This record gives sequence, structure tokens and C-alpha cells, in this order.
Amino acid sequence: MFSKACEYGIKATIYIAHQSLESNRVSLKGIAEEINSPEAFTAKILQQLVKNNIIDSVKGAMGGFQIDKDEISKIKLSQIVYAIDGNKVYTGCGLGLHTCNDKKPCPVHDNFISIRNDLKKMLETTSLLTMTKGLDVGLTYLKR
Amino acid sequence: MFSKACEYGIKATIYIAHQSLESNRVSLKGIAEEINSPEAFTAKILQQLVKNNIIDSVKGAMGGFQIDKDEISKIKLSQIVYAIDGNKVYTGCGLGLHTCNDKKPCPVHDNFISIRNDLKKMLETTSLLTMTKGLDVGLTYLKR
DNA sequence: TTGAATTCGGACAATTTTATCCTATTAATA
DNA sequence: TATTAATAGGATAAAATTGTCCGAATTCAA
Repeated sequence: MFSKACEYGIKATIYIAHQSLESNRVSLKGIAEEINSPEAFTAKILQQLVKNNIIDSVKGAMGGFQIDKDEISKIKLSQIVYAIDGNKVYTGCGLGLHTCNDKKPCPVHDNFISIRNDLKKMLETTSLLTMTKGLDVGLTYLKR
Repeated sequence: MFSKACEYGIKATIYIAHQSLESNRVSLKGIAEEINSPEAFTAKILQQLVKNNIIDSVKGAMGGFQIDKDEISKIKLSQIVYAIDGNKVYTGCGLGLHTCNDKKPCPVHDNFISIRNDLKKMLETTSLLTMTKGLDVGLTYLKR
């Protein structure tokens, strides 16, 4: 569904948000440990998220990553996915056709439409806050 | 959604089915031309489809690929996808966690469940015959 | 002001996916 | 039976994705 980079990005963002809610700034190292991801690769992904204004970074000693508490409920899963994987998730044709639309559909076009719409809707309505919810109480997990 | 290989596989199968309905056996070359795919790569994919008993191949001069007419309505999109991409499409965790299930869910587990179920259902109910339907009348397309 | 902790950014390496090439095998037909 | 047209399959190459390394820049604190 998503690229590995995107998966790491989502997990990292959730973890940063979770810590930010408790006013903790977190380091790359801490993030990579917590979400079980390769550190240097994760660094690249975090850079992308910073550039896309999804997370904030602070350089230097005591630096790290964080998200404004106010923003956590506003950021949607779709933004994270878009920042890393672009819009191919829900715009591309199921068969990879370049020109596939209602007027010139591929043979599976109609079958995919409602699923894509549902996926899009889900991504656009799922907030970062929602995704962090289960972490506190050990109801959801980011590792393994 | 699917790998490139899988996209080619689906398109090839649809084309073969369409021709088989008119009792035409088709060659690799013809298929690759018709679905706009690299010939040698397509050959590998067709081999996989043959091994998975989705299409039949006939070697030698006048050989090619075909599907029993009776089978065309029985073969489901899910079988083609499974033969090439395996079951990762609808079994994998949205965040790539190895251990993600109802008991130990990732933070997006619940959000993905219904979408995955819908996708699975769609793949399992969409038949090859259905997918060939629009081709005759130029209602659907396999190129571009 | 120096050292340590940290992100940033570029270059590189490994792996996976996509694609190509060439030979072997098979079958029709002249 | 020889030739030709086709699939099968192995080896290799190219491209994309994933992952690593290292030095530069920044900031804190001793």
C-alpha cells in the first residue's frame, strides 16, 4: 500500500506527536529505536517531513523533533502520505494506465473507484491525534 | 496498489481472455504490443500465470497463449493478483508491522480493516469475463 | 571558546524490482 | 527431416528503492 519510507514516516510522526503531547522533544536516535527503523534512512524521511511542515526540527545539542500541540489534531494521515509517497496512492489507475478516467476507463476502473474514494476519505479524516490515542494505554503498537 | 508486473499480468490476462472468447490464440509479441508492455518482461509474467493455471500456453510454431472459454467467467481478479503479488495486498499491516492484528494492532489498524475487506471482496468477485466486457465496444482500454 | 550533541546534506552501497538478451526446447509444416 | 515460429528459462543489466557513511552546520553548556 505505502512505500517503506512512508511507513517509517507515519510511525515516526505518530511517535513524535505522542511525545510532543507530553512536551518532550525527541532525537532521531530515539525515534529510530522506538519505531524499529534504520537510523540514517529515517533521517532522510524526517527531513522530508520537516520540509513539508509536518514536523519541526531543532538543530544542535538538545535538539530534535517535535510537533506543536495545537497542530496534532489538525494534521491528517493524508498529509504524511502525500509528503512521502505523493498522490499516487489514490490517483493512479489500478492497471497503471496513464490515461484512465471516466471517459476512457481501464477494465477495472469502476471497480476501483469506490475503494479509492474510501481510502482517500479515510486518509483525509484520520488525524494524527487519533493515531496517537492508543499508544498511552498500550492498546496500539509501533514496533514489530 | 499493485506491482508493475501485476499490472502487466492483469492486462495480459484480460487481453488473452478477450481473444480466447473469439477462439484466437495469441502470441507473446501480440500481447506485448496490445498492452504496451516490454516483451521479455511480459514473458516472465506469463510464465507465472501459466504455472498458476490461470492461462494456458502452447509451445512451438502456431503456439501462444489462451484460456478455456468456460474458465473465463470463473477466474477472478484475486487469482491473478495472488499469482504475481502474493497476498500482501490485503494481508499486510498498513504500517508494515510484522505482528499487527486485532489483539496487537498498529495505530491505523482499525482504519484500514474495512478498506482492505472491501478491496478483497472486490478482487474476489470481479471475474475475468466482467473485465473483458467493455473491450469489444471500445468502452474500456488496455493501452496508455 | 571549546567540546559534545544534534540535525542537514551529499555521496555512496545494497537490495529489490523492472527489463533485456541469449540459448534451449517444442511443435507445425514444407 | 530440416526449417521456422513459438514458449521456457537462465544469466545479466538497468533503474528504483532502501539503507549507510561521513563531514558540515548548528546549538547548548561547561
